[in-house]
Amino acid sequence: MADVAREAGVSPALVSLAFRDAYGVSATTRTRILETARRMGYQPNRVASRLASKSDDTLGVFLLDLHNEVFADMFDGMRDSARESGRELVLTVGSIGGELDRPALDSLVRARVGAVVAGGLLLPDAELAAYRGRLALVSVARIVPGFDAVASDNVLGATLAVRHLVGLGHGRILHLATPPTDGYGGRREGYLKAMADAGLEPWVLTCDYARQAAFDLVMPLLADGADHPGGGRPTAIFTHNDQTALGVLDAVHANRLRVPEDISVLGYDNTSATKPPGIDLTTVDLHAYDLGRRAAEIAVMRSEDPAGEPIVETFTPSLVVRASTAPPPQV
Amino acid sequence: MADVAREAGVSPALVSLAFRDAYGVSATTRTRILETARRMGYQPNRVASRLASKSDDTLGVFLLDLHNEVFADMFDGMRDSARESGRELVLTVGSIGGELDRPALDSLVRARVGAVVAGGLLLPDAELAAYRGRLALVSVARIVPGFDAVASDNVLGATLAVRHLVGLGHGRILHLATPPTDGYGGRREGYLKAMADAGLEPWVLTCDYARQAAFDLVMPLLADGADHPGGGRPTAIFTHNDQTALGVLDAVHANRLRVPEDISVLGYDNTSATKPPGIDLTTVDLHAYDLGRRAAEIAVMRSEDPAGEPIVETFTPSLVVRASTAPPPQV
DNA sequence: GTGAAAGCGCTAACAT
DNA sequence: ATGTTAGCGCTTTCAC
Repeated sequence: MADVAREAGVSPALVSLAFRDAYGVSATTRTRILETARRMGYQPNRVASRLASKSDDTLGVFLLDLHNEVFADMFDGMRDSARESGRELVLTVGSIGGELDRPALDSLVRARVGAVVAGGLLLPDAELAAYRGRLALVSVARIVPGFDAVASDNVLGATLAVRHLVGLGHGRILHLATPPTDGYGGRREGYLKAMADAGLEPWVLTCDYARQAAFDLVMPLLADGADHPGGGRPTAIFTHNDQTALGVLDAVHANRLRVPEDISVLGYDNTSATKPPGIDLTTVDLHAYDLGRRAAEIAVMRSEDPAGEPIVETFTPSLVVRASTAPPPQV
Repeated sequence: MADVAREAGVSPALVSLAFRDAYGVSATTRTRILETARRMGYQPNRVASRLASKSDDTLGVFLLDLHNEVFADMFDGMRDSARESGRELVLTVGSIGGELDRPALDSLVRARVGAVVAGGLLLPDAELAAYRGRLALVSVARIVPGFDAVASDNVLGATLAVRHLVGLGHGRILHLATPPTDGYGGRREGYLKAMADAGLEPWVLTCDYARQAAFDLVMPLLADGADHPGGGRPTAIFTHNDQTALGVLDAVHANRLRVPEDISVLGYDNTSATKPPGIDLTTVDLHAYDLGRRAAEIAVMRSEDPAGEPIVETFTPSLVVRASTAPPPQV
């Protein structure tokens, strides 16, 4: 910066002001400074600038898993929002098991970002509470007590899913649910409630976020002559996300069964992986892009007003009916 | 830090040393310091530390597109490698059109990272050259003159693909290629060479990286009675990546044609999206995880030795034969 | 509108 | 083994 200042014949302070097009630099001086900077290939050192200015305008982002496209959708929303407000984004990634949540969040604490937008947090509420005051978190798609959140009505989403299946005539509907501690319990809850409302016996299996996990879990259930609680294999399977729904499809095909003739499959998230003709999965649309976008907006507000009551907004999911659901066989 | 030092009864410098478990701190003092820090919830300020220490141990990462799982695979490799060498990663994301390459790289320049691992750069060689000396780039899956690279033998990969199709009896093989300026030309080249070797007429269409683009491009070609150069619609389509192959599948199905009975489709990258039973795409495995992992290793070496000759390593791709390729109809 | 000077929270030589 | 002293490259008062 000093070099640029000397070259342009001004003081370092002016160069700084020019770059942030702050109040108090004449237009001609500014253009001259920016021009010489460009010519010299100078890029301001953000490390130094962030240290000097207490205010932190960069936003941290946490995403659970890059293999799940729902997080790519969220990220698109966050980035569009960040670009509009001129914020830089620094991205960290967790892992399906949740064991990288802490390292990723800690790295954001050390980076002293103003606020972080987190999609797919797996850490229990109690452990997240330890970050209060040290990290301004905006949780996406999950409500975390004491923090801002942009949530989706998971109970409603699951209800829509179950009602759709019940409406088609299904009775034995299996639900693959997230681990109960994860904070995404709404889908399980909605399933249980909707099943009860329909007078049906619930059947829940816990399954993590990976496609393979769902495959392994469902595989034996579909085998011929397998012993099932309540008798018979499921006529429909409703999963807590699209990735696991794909795993279910894998298992269905591996057992030489057909979708939807032999069994219906219903996912959650409406990622683009569910759209191709060979898949064509009925799913619940989370509106991930909109959630991410709104969360980033809230993060900007929060970094400007670190105190203040937590903001919690809830979006409404919608059912996307495709070809993977149909009436059960022999009905 | 000062607070921790006072609380532990030592000087700030010692706290710094303790945190980096540097040489010259007694074990007891270190544990006492770390313990009080933990108790106080102190996390070192990386912004300040990075400014103070000229050496920059954090690695930048650039990924073209989070919607393409090949980049998730690369990232996994990079992260595993970074964890082993104790480096922090800061991730930036581009966009399919390439218009975010510059902003993303510039942001990495401003962040003054020691080196960056870049997967899916779209900027032409000439524009990338402007970063020489300002950014230590390690390019993944593409060779950029003057920079380190971990490449894959694209010519070979395309050759394997074409030979496979020719071996099945295909003659009218359409290739969806990347824009020629992109630096990923090897796949196009390999296709052209392999077609020539087989005495076949090449047929190349340029198509960007998005699934939808491939769909739009191929859709009219498959329509009944469409007019085709050389006559007849293609019996096989070989695409430059898996995303576009999925777009081709979409178009094939939308035209009520079957894969592989009516037309064979062959992708590139071997992302997990190609594996499900309903898709089951024959594809070329890029070994993205290994590329990413090795690239991160090289980035670490480079950040320790910024001068030095560019390192270029080339990996060998392999063909993964699945169900989307078969002999052409009426053969 | 512009310049000078004092830090931001650390690290890196030195001392001790 | 531990404390002291300068900076790192900016931003931010506050004079001019």
